[in-house]
Amino acid sequence: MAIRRPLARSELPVDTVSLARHLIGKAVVRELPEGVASGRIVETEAYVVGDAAGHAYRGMTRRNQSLYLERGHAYIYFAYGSSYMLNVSSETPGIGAGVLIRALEPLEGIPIMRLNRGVERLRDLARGPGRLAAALRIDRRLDGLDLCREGPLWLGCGDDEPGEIGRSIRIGISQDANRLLRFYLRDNPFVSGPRSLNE
DNA sequence: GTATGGATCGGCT
DNA sequence: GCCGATCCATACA
Repeated sequence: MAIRRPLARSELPVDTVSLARHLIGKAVVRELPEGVASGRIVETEAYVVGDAAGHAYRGMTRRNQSLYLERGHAYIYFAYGSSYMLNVSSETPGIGAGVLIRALEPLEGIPIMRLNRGVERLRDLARGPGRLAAALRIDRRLDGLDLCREGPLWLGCGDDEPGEIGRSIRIGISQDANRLLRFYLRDNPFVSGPRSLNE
């Protein structure tokens, strides 16, 4: 899988839902002092314009301002007192929307991820948004970063034909909970969530 | 200033 | 499957 090239911004759909689907099979690449760690995106969720579950629903604040950047920038926040979440901004500049990256299939730097997570099991290294952020040592310092150019964190080309993509409701939200805005790779063991959502 | 409730995880049953 | 930990951004007084 040729990941050693950043995704060009022009390749990214402007529309949030299209972007969430498009990112399945692409790669997240993290450059660390001790080496490169990367993974293939197997699960995403769209947080669209006017979405009551979206962090931009009530307008721009200091926390969520990265959601308003041109598509392809990182929005990173801290949730539940324990986990960082990685999002990719979508839509045109000034519009607050994005795509949550929910799970990765580890590709490169698996020993680095094991150290960052303190867990051996390959399947558990980046299955879940908090876990993948920990595996790649992602925190608020990377918030606002352009993911379409090489640097500490970027989006790489992955598969054009990743496999069959499923669609379901999103996980762990209460507002606007019934919309089918979650995308995942069918039959991939690195996808998070209950079996009932992954058929 | 205080209250509140998460886009979760890991451990236990 | 259930529950507690943990902390910060936000909302409101």
